[in-house]
Parts: sequence; structure tokens; C-alpha cells
Amino acid sequence: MKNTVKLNREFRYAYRKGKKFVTDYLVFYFYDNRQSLNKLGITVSASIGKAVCRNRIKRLIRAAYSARKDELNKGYNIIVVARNKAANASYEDILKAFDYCIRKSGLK
RNA sequence: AGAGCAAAUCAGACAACUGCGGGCAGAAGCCGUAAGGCUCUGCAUGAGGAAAGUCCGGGCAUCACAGAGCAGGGUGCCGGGUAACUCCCGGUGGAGGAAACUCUAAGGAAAGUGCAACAGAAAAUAACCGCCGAUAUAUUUCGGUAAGGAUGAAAAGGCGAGGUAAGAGCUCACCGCGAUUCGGGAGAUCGAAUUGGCGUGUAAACCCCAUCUGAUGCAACACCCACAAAGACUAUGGCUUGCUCGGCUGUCAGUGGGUGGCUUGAGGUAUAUAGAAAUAUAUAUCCUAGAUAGAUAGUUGUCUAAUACAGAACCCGGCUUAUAGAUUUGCUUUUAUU
RNA sequence: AGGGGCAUAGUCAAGCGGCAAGACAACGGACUUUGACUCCGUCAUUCGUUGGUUCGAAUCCAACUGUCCCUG
Repeated sequence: MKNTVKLNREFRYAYRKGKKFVTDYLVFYFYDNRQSLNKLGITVSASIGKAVCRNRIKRLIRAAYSARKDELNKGYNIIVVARNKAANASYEDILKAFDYCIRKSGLK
């Protein structure tokens, strides 16, 4: 997957300075990256589950992002942190939470 | 039909659309100082039986070579297999089960040291009570004695007879144990005979004996590009393994990015041969993930018992642990009927 | 990915084969008109779990579970 947030300092900047929205399944951070495209970063901590479970959550978040990718305004770094409830979430739950965050943030 | 034992296989399938990873082919562009990378189209392809735990073994790489000794560590019935093994196969002894069968860290306690709480006379050079003899005399001293005695996990081979002052493997029969010889076996060991007269347990306590072992792990290591180019210590040094020897030599110290290492391998499948088996050999055939913040997802339909445990990260061989279910083969035993 | 440690009462902990110390907390009692302080007493039936060695295991061995740390 191209255009992802990789550096640790970018994540730390998002947690400290970025805007934040919280749902049952996700925590959604974003900030202006002064470029002409969007970047996605996903955090799933080890306390949520084993490797299979964490990989599934990452795929669902990535699928939700790619479904809404073209509707978003450009020029933001987006960090999505999975919460413990997301371990048993379906795709629809994740997509709904993602839509809610987008609407709240005004990225659309 | 019930109960059980052993071995093996599978780990959802098919179709459509959208999307992702690397590979091959093609096409023009774009980004970057450079090494190099990105975009588009087509084709086929893309997680496991444990990928897990990291408990062992090996490959591979670096340390000049991988050398010697000590220390430290591993292993420990016998034979075979293997690249190697704390693995596998077959056997011996022991334990469990009615049986099929299962389990087994199983060398040495007579090389030495240590430990055995409490209880008990005594826990390893056994004399408190008792028994017997002598002395002495009114219950004192000396000696003999392991048959009997509370305790304890364990009490000086067991049990019976003879024997004796009382006793005792002191003697004998049977049983147990050790040694020697003979026979079977490749060996562990088994059987028989002769002989000894036999002081407990613990080595997953130290240890002894035999045998194996250099250290560090792919974020190893090799190479490329850009920037920086100023330093520190220098043979009485530095590196090499914990130490000693031996050996080598100027050594140490940056930042950011990229490429290789990276998947054809002690490989898989089928057949044949050798073998009791593990396994080996030969022939044919196949190529089947290789990412680097890390690729398998979403939607829909059909079938189905299939909703479990669970995600490759240098690669192999094992072991251990987790696991819904489904299927097959062989065997034991109980009951009923013929 | 590689390597190392820890687990004992509600909490902090000692213990290195033979009775599981101690402190705080909690509870009960004494002192006091009452409370605090102080004093006395009680509190581990299975030492993370499961096996093994041993007469005997918190301790030794093996396999698991949880948790913490180190290298980068």
C-alpha cells in the first residue's frame, strides 16, 4: 500500500498536535501535511489480540479507507488507532465509525 | 452393538465484480544530486499443520586460521538411522493395564565429600532397655550378644531349622543380591553351574567415569551513493573466547538512503529396489510466498457437518504447546444371536 | 528477531531440601468519657499452573501461563 505514514515522529506529532475524534471502535487523528495527497497510518497494539486478529483489523480499516479515499479533501495525514472493542467488529461497524469521523472532521 | 488401543489423512469448495504484494512481458513518461525508484496494460501466482513457543540440532555468515589446555555447559541401557540432535526406528531391563497397548533423565553409592528434620537407644565405627557370663554384694562394675522392644519414609538381606552360656550367615535348605565360568546374542542382556556370606537411601546434592562442545547471530554479513572529512589512542597498545598459551595487526569512532543476502532446497510427488523399521539408493516429473510499518480484503450467489487453533520475516530437521469437526485402516475386549 | 529476569497473605517482602520470618493494612481486645498514639491477639488448609526426582519440594528438574526488562 502506497502513501502511508511511516515515521515515529509523524505519529507522535499527530497524537500531540492533531485533531482527534473517538468512537467505540476507533480513534481518529489527522493534521495538515502540506502535500498534495493523503497519507494513512494504522496503529493496532498488541494488547488487542494475537497476530491474526490484528491483521484482520488492519485490513478492515484499510478497506474502509480505500472505499472513501476519493471523496476526501487532499493534503492530510490520517492516523487511525484501533480500540479493544474492534477485535470482534465487522466491516460495517468499522465503515460506520470511519464515516462518522470523516463527517465530524469536515474532510469530505 | 458397547467400551477401548494404535496409526494416518483433510483443515472448506466453486463462480462473479472491486482492491493489494512481489514475478515475467510490453509501453511511454515522471521523481531523485546519485545509487535507484514510481506510474500504466496483460499473464499466471500469493501463509500453516502447527507459520506459534524458542526447548534442541544443523546449514549459512563474520571473527586471520578454527588451533591446544583449563574452566563452564550438554548428553548418559544397547544396536541402527541421520548433515546433526535433548530427535526417530528396533530391542533389553523396570512400571502400569483384563487385553490391544502405553510410560520410562535407565552409567557409577565398594574413589571421595555432604545430607537424612521430628521421633527414636541408635540414621551408619549401632549397646538405651533386655538376654547371658564374671565380679561385687544388695544392685555396683566389667565383658559377651543384634533373637525381642516404643519410633520412623528407611533399622543393618528375608524366612524356617540346626546350633549356643545367651546369641549371631556361625552352619544348612529355599528365595533375594554380588562375583566367576560356560552357553545364546552384534550388544544391552538372558539362561545354567560354581562360589561369596553380603552395612540403608540420596548423584533431577557436590562429584567420578565416558562422550560432545570456540564465540556471535541475517537488525549476521557484503556492496553502492550522497554528505561530513575535523578527532582520539598508539606497541607497556588493540583484536582474537571466560582464563592461559598460541596467532594477527595500527586500531577505534559518523549521518541519511539504496541494492544484495532472499529462496532450487539434507525440496516435493510417483514408481521400483534394499531393509523388521527409521531410512537409503535409482529413475521420471514439478518449481509452489519472499514482504520491509510489512501483501489474502470487501460485496454477492450456490453447495456443505465445516463457525476450531491460528498469520511466513534467512533456511531446513525435530520436540513441545493450541485445535471445531470429518474420514479411513488395523487391533483388543464385553454382551447378544447364528 | 534475539537475550535475560520475576511470580510467596489485600500490599511490600524474607526464605536456597525438614514448622512459610517480618512490616503495613484489615479484624478483635486492652488503655480512654470518646478518638488518635501505644500494647496484646487473629489472619497463607494448594508459595502462578501441571507433571517428575525424593521418605519429604516454596526450594531440585521439565513443560506451560502471566508479567517486566535489555539489544536494535
